[in-house]
Amino acid sequence: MTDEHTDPGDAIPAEIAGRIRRRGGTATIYDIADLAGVNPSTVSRALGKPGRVSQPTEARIRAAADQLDFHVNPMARALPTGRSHTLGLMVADITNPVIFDIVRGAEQAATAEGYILVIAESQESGATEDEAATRLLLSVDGLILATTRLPDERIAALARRKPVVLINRLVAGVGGVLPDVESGVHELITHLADQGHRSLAYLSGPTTSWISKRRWRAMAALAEARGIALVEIGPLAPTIDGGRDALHRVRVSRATAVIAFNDLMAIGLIQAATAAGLAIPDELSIAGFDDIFGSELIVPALTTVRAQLELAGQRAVNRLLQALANTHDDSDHHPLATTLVVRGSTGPAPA
Amino acid sequence: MTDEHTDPGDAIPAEIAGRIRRRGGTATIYDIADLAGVNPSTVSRALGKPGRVSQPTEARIRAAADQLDFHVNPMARALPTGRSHTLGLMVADITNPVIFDIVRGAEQAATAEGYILVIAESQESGATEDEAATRLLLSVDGLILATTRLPDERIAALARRKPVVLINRLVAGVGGVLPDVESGVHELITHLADQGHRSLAYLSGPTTSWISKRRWRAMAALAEARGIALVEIGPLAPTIDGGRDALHRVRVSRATAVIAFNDLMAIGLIQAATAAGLAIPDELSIAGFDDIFGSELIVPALTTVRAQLELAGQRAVNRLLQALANTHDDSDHHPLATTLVVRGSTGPAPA
DNA sequence: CTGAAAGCGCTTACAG
DNA sequence: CTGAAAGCGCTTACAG
Repeated sequence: MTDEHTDPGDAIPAEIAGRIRRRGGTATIYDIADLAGVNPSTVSRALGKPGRVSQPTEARIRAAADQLDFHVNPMARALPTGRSHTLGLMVADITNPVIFDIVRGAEQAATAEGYILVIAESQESGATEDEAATRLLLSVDGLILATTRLPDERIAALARRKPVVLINRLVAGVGGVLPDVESGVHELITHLADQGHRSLAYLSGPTTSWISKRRWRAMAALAEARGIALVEIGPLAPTIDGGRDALHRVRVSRATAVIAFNDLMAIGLIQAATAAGLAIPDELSIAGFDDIFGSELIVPALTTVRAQLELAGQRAVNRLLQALANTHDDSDHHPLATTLVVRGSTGPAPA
Repeated sequence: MTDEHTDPGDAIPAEIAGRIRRRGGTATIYDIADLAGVNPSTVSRALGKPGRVSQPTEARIRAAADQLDFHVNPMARALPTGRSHTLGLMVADITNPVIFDIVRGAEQAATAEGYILVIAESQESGATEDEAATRLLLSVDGLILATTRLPDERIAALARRKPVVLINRLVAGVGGVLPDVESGVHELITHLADQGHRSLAYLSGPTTSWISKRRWRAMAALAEARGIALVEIGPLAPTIDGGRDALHRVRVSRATAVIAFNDLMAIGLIQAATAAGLAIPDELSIAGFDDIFGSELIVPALTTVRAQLELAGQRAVNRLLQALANTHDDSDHHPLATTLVVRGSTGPAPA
């Protein structure tokens, strides 16, 4: 479990040991070179991509490295190569549950490839995000923008400096991981139509949210095709409070079913409606997007369109890594399927 | 909002501009030195701690830096100084809601001080954590262990290399941010006793969780003093499933109130109990710890002991920064108060 | 296959 | 107050 020196058999020469101690316990390739009797450049080659050094020499170097408990200094390596082996992930709000799964997927994929993941939060502010992204870009090899509020041209500007991958957003010339919004929305509208709903309302997210517009458009097209009424209520904050605040406008609209931009807003609306004495789903059906933690805890449990967030995080990292290795393969370009999860918050339209 | 060159008035000499372009758009202190007509070392001084360079020289250098849109290269700075201006945060499980607020607090405090926060996940595995922490330690200036499963001696070993701050864990000689467990537990036990409960069960977390033992001890002392029976059920996984799995043992114990190590377990137990037809709180009272998102969504809403997680994250970062600046001040050593939040999941003991 | 040298972009004693 | 030099720990052409 620990990584102490494997073999204290051959003692480390006092000179080398002292030098390392004085440095604070961290060995360098110079120490290894001394111990193994080779040039530091040979050590660098042996420990980097294999096969560039003779078998016996490499063995000697590896043994010395183990003996000294060597770990390459990431900062020192970054300077000549320009690669920090670090990836950045910008999110609008860390405490938004949607983010969790993205973070987890990205973190795992990054770690699996020997990369470190750095997370920064913009707090739903474009100015903060621009500044944080610019700063972050200096210390990472590539950047993932998960819920960006930045305008297209700023995103393009960032992408000109280093590889950028977007989640839930499409910008010309910039890599993106996108959900197949249509499939889930189609299931949702069909489900509501089957329950007799003819008048729907959409609680829209921030105007800067690309995915909110995308969802709206998909729903609008389907509603129109079926002759169902659909109104937009918003823009609203993509939070529980945002959903709560919408109750009055929802009632005034006389819609029998409400689709919120995300589960957080749907949960807020359920709470506000219930507090106001409205029976859900008997008097009003409510659905959301994302299937976050909490959606099955609320009563009634939330009907929602689930996206593959963890997979999106993984895929974003892999796209970034491909871009860095110049090995971009278009085979996984297809969007991530979304599916409807029907729970208790939707039901037949009131007569 | 963007940071383009402020003044295109004085054109940049073609020679410098070309050099920067060839480098990929990033200016260095050498470019600034050329533009301002000074030595690179003077640039370094002017842009570092102020007051070491004459007023007019500094002004000229700053103007040139702005003009070239200069941002210091963090990796290059890290090499001679040994400081990466990066802080690490290790967590057992990123998707555990308890972590969110800690992450948010830590991220904000770090950003406010110009530091970058790196998050790594150990997935509840001590071996993974040890390896990840060792690796992370190389690229950060200090490390926060938020829900560590590591034994004391490994933590001490890490702390010998670089500053380490623990959250919810006490190890001799290592900085820690601790909750005042007693205050919240006292309120909780009093609350249950007042409701007539004489027989309690504690659903304990992982054996490696220091805070779980700490909570147990606080409760045991209070229960004993009041002549209330208390049994431990566990160790269990600190998850919803862990709580679900405990239902059978809870019923066999005939306890009238259950306190779970955390809200996730409490939520799992509520779900399992409800599914089994048990009325909460009429037939069984259930309480948790942390007050995570979701605790007020579940029905009945969860009675829980709330901790100041966001503040803990901030404080951990500040402790780390103090340690790095050798300016450790003991004034904020007092533990963070915890308080009881009474909701619907606890009620009078059944007769 | 291996060594010697130069360089990545900074910082910081050391002189003056 | 400022310049010239050395060095942080690596990598990578360039020779041999």
